[in-house]
Amino acid sequence: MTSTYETLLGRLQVAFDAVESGADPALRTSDRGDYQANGVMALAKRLGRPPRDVADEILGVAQLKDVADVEIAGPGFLNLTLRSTFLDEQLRAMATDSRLGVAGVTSPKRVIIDYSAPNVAKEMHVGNLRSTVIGDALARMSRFAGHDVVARNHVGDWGTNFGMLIEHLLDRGEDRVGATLSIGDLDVFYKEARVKFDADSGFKERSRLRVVALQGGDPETLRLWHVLVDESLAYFNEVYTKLDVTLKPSDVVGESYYNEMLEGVVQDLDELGLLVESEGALCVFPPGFQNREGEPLPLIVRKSDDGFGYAASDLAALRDRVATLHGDELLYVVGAPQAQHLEMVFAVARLAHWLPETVRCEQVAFGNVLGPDHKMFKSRAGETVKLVRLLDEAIERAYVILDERGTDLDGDAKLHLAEQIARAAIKYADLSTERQHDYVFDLDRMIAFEGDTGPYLQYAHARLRSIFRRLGEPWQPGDAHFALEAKAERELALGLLRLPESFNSSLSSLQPHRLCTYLFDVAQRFTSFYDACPVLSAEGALREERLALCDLTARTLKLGLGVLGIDAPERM
RNA sequence: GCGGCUGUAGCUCAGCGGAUUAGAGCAUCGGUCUACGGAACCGAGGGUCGGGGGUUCGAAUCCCUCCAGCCGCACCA
Repeated sequence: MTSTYETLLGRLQVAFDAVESGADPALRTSDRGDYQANGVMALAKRLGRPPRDVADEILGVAQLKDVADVEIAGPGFLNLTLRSTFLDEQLRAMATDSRLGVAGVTSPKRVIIDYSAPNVAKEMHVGNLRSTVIGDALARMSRFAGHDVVARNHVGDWGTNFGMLIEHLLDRGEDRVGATLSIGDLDVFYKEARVKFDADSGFKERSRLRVVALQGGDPETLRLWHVLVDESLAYFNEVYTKLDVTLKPSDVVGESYYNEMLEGVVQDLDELGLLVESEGALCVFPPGFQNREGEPLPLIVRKSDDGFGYAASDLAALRDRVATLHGDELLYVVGAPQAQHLEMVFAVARLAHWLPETVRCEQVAFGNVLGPDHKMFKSRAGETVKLVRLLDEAIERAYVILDERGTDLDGDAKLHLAEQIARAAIKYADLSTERQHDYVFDLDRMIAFEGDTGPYLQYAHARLRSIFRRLGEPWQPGDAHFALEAKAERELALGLLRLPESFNSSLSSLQPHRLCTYLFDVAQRFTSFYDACPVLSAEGALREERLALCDLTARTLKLGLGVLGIDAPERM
């Protein structure tokens, strides 16, 4: 089906083209009519004509009769009110469409999304939350749109600190450490190693030698390294399961994977004449970047000690994603503080012609998670907060709330539901605010069942499903007609028909919060409708119509939450 | 110093490809309904959109400037 917005836009575009080819109708939703087209104003200005004249000319050619009534308002706005016959057609088409009107893309792209990227032998903490949640939402949305998504979990599994970690592993005893790591006590392990490293010069020297052995490919060292990596990955996987994230073990392509390509990166940059030695390090100086002193800022590819920096592996990964994986779009779901580094990597990749103009490559930046004091979110003790602890706390709260409500569930079913609610609370809070902005982590607010929260949306869905349970018999979207005589019915219907444009703008701008805003709006329209319009006690065609609206609403919420990575339980 | 981000109702946030009266949630206050799940609905109060200047018929939205705060700025990723 062609969505309501697309249909309207198409008709208007033809008319605008007749006046000036390519003129943008600037079609938006409106509180005046159902939609408004403000493009007349800009067009009139360009043409140096009175806006109302231009509006008249456009309406003279526009074929809108079967779709909407139009009114020229104010200086020259086009206020559009959709015809009820058109709404009826659209809703009936939507009712039989499993995609609810969201068209798949006509030319699928291979989209490579780099997200999550925790560090081996380090706890997953709030700092990993946003990348994981936002990245997974974008991956799901892209897949739903029909793209070929390749998820890349660029874990930190290499680097000089592995010398110290391996030595500590040996000190602690391999068997015991395996157990420690797998239960997720990674922070303790890392900190112990760090403390020894800073205090014990003998340990420091062993660590240094161990790094050399690791980089030199010493088999026993590599084996020990694998122990650390495998234990960590197993743990990460548990966290992903707990978070209901789609990342698979096979999506893990860590820094170590690019090891053998680093030499080639340096060589090729050198052959291209981009490499400059500066203070003993091999660097590329992409234009436009400065340091504190106003001097050119290098991207250090090879450090003065001959080791490779993360810039080298980032470049290798980028090149691999273009040349080997044939990515059409490269997305990096990485925190805003790394913006400059990534810009430099991208700039160098462009300079080296590893990144063609045709490949979209951008950072999906996000802000920090803040505590109640509006500073970086930390525990009382000033330490980073473990992700699992956060989840567990949310699950406990959900449990308590379910008890207060007097849920009829118990055992595994109750636990499962509490987990679904907890995930929804945390994910929705993270996704519903504009990505780039910092947000304040407030579990009480995000898990509340009222307000703009994940649980509220789940509840709206559960209420809808309960209607169909009460119906007592299977219900199929039949041949209901949508007369939409009650205002609340029409408002709900209009909201439902906006799913496609909302989904599309959310994905194309890589801003999941737009979809969140939309879903919350639909849920509110539904509760108003539900309050004003009896469903089960209505009769005949009206009852069918209202049931059909309920069905569409439930499916819209489920689909929308689903592509964000949030469950929509049948009952709560 | 350079670059980036932020400043919208008491609190948390949308809106920022300019456009007709600045929105939501929470909180507060007042209503509704023997209630298809009240975890509801309806309504009210509350904002010089950080300050100032500019562009425009029209600016929360674009440009400049100032103030406040956060982040990044060569060998950790």
